[in-house]
Amino acid sequence: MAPTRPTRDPADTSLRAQVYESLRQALTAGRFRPGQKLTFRFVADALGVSLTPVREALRRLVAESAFEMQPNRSVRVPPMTRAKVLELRDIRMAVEGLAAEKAAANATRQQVAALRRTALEIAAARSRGDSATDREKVREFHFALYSIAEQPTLMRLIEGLWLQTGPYMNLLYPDFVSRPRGPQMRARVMRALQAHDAPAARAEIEDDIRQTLTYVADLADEQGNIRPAPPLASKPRGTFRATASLELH
Amino acid sequence: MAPTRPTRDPADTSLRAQVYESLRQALTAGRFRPGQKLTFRFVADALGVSLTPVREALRRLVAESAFEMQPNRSVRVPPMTRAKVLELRDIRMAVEGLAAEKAAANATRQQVAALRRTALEIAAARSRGDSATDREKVREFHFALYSIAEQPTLMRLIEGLWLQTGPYMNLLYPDFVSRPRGPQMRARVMRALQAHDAPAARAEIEDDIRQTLTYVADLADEQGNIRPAPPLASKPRGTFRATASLELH
DNA sequence: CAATCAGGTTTGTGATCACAAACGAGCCGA
DNA sequence: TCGGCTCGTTTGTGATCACAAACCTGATTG
Repeated sequence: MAPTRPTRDPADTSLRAQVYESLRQALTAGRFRPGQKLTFRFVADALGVSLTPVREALRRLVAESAFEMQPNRSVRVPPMTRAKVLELRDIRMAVEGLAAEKAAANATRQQVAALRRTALEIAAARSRGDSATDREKVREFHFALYSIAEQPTLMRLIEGLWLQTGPYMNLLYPDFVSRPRGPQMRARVMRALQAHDAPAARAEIEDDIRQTLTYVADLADEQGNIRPAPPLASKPRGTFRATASLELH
Repeated sequence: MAPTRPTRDPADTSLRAQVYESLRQALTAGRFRPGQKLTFRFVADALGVSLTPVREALRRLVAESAFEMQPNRSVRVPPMTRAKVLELRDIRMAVEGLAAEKAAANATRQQVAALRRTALEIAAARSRGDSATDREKVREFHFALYSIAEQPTLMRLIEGLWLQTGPYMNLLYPDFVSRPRGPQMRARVMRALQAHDAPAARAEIEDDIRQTLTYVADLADEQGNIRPAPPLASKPRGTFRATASLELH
């Protein structure tokens, strides 16, 4: 197996990559609202670079469906619709279920131990109400799990899917995550990995995704599509614009 | 359901989109060899445009894993490895199987009739040894099938996966396609759609992908990775360079 | 004869500029 | 009061340029 070539190459120091990373992180952390519009020049000004690297970073994100190109002008975070969330749910169940299967076949004791450490960090963050690191560590858990499968192409696909669901995941806090469902699921997944029980690992991951995204979908028509979206143009036209701090690197 | 927003917007007349389409088509038609290297300026010269739209088109294709960015310089068509083909095989089975399921639930008599027409065109092209339209129509059949599912996000995902497998599909001709497997599979899929038998439709598509890509994978180590790759630089350094005609539009 | 080093050349990167299309605020007229 | 028009502004697009890093070729040296 070739060494996993990551989508986000840490060795890439180009401005384009840094802009991409800034936007990606803001998106993953849910700092943009669905429907939010962005102009190229706004991003360029906010990050202090020229249009060139911004264009390439934004276009890449559009290619990954993290943003949508409006027919006329400008890009926006795709608005949330019930149909789309359900579509992403079914896709993620199929793809991440596959990854869980392959991971179960490969998993070593050390890898499961590392997962357990991350699970504890999630519990700690959650108990002190730190939803930011909660989200971050949940992501870390899932990707550490999938990386055990050692399938670079599959991994990139999943990263793309998470990028698309990212902006919606804010809706899970604080109500949904307070249920005991998450910790139980992680415990059962780790047990399945240890036993090399691929179908069980798949079933756990599928259940997790189904429950989570069904919950989000049920909120879709109420929230998310309500706000028409504040423009967020190049010049600070209004009084404030600190909606999302876009720091470089 | 929102109207299917296609990945390749036919209304997009920008140079960037035209460059993208040229390269995509060359790739899908298998006109680039795996491992083939391309420079930005070569593409720009070949198409008679400046670097700007070429950069954006190539970067998008890199984002879609249709090309790879080399650490140092230049992009190349990803070389074929056995592990990678098998990975793509399993992913495509999961994703396209899902699409087939959803299509079976939706299919109308008219849609099945349209599929049947395409199947006949495939048979006609194949019987006269026209492998170019054969490939094209096979693609058309599959995408017409998946589009019945009416899942735009899923559709885009599948397009990306086909883009990645495209350069390898030349290996199927002429030996593999001469088997009676293909026509039989298409007949059974159409029967399953007509009967709204989702599991049967999934099984047919899964079998098709498994057999096709397993065949390709078995050729992987022998072919594909042998040639180190002719550079294909900006100036026609050598004597010829008509390896792939990159006509705009 | 092989490894190294120096030169010129190729190549991606980022900034800047010109331009046309889209936008939006304000005016006008019904 | 409201709908349509106009003109200045905003915004994406594509071309061009400067530059540094990577590459290639050939001479030099051990």
